[in-house]
Amino acid sequence: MQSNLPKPSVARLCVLYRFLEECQKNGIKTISSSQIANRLSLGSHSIRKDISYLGEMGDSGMGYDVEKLKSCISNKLGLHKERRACVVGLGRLGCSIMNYTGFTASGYRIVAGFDSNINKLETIRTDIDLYPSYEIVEVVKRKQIELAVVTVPAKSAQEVADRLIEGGVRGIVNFAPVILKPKSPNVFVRNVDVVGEFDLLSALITLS
Amino acid sequence: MQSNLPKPSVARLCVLYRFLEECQKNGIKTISSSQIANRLSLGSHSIRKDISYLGEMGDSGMGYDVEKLKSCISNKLGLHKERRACVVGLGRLGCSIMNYTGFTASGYRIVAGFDSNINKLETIRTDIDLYPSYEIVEVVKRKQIELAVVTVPAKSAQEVADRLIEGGVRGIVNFAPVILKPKSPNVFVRNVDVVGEFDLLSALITLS
DNA sequence: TAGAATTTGTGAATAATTTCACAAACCCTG
DNA sequence: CAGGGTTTGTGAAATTATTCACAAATTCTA
Repeated sequence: MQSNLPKPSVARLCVLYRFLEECQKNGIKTISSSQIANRLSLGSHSIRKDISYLGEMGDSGMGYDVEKLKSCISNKLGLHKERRACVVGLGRLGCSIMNYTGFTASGYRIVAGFDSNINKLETIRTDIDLYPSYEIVEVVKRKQIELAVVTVPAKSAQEVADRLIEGGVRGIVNFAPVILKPKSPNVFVRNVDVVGEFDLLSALITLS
Repeated sequence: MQSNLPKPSVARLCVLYRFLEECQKNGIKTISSSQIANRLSLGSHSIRKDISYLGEMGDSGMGYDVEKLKSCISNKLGLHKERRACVVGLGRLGCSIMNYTGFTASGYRIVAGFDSNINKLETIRTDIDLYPSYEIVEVVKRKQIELAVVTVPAKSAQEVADRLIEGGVRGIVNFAPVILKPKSPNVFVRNVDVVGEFDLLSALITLS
């Protein structure tokens, strides 16, 4: 076993975790590094190296025990912990994310939706508690929300992020086409706006 | 000037490109590496290094000419080219992306929407041409679509991706919680499902 | 049980990326 | 135009990440 794990390994292990879940659903009990690698389009050495950061997990000749490997990853990376999340900006995109049913099975609970337009809040039909944006700090604190999805227009995204962080949010998935500055360390931001992704794809296509 | 540019630099240059656009909108004509670095939460050496891959761009003592730098990036990365795109899977998420108005200004045109449910197609109000999913290959070819957003359920995502690629799509933004295998090289996939992003954020929080 | 076939785990080699440090180029002021 | 203040561009160093190659462990087969 080696010591602390590189960022790219963390990302790959997260993916592996969900893949193992899928394996379990299909009744697969055991899996080898090359089977994983093939499915995830990676090299088998890469998989073994990543897993080796967790400690010794596999059996020579047999591969890895799916259940054991999965729980080992989730322990190390904290993926088993249920976490509360919110969505800020309840336009079409925000609403569709807020009402997405796939969170629960993965241990995430959307416990609040925010929008600056109070009139709009009343028109939205959902079981999730909705609040005006000026209550972000208070609600995030009270409900101990750790994660947030930001789907507001570019110009308000930084302000929203600042308030979320002030309330105690530790991770933000940002759909707004703007680069957020996490003014506090140990707050993490993932930028996922589609135009940005198109840009990167365009660049990769051009360079290929 | 150095030779061919690392992947991480490509990603950063894409971000820089949009930032420069914003600068132009605000009437900023000139900018220094440290100003950029500060805004993008990076080191100034990193910015200079990235830019240096494009050739000599800046003026010592003055910084970079926004217009010149921007067009240089777009030339190198092909960001100026208008590209056609489509959305597959017209649920709430797919529809909201399809109708997002931010693409045009960035040079992307959504020219088709696909869904496997033919009845649903008739209920969607939009100016964009809609087609049943079995026409993906044909329509992608005919309209010369290069980019696609996939917002179908996990279980159909790979099948959809395969058809898109068969039609000639070169880049896919995948919102389905499944790792796609791009069966052809020089086809690029970006996985951006929110649960996956939450997982990564959870891991980063846990390890921090 | 002997031998063939898998498969892991990892130190070492290689490759990729980031950071650093500073000379050279340029602006600005008086 | 001289001198102080900026800022770029870039080799070289440092760091980080990937790939490789193979011994050791284990299963399978007959």
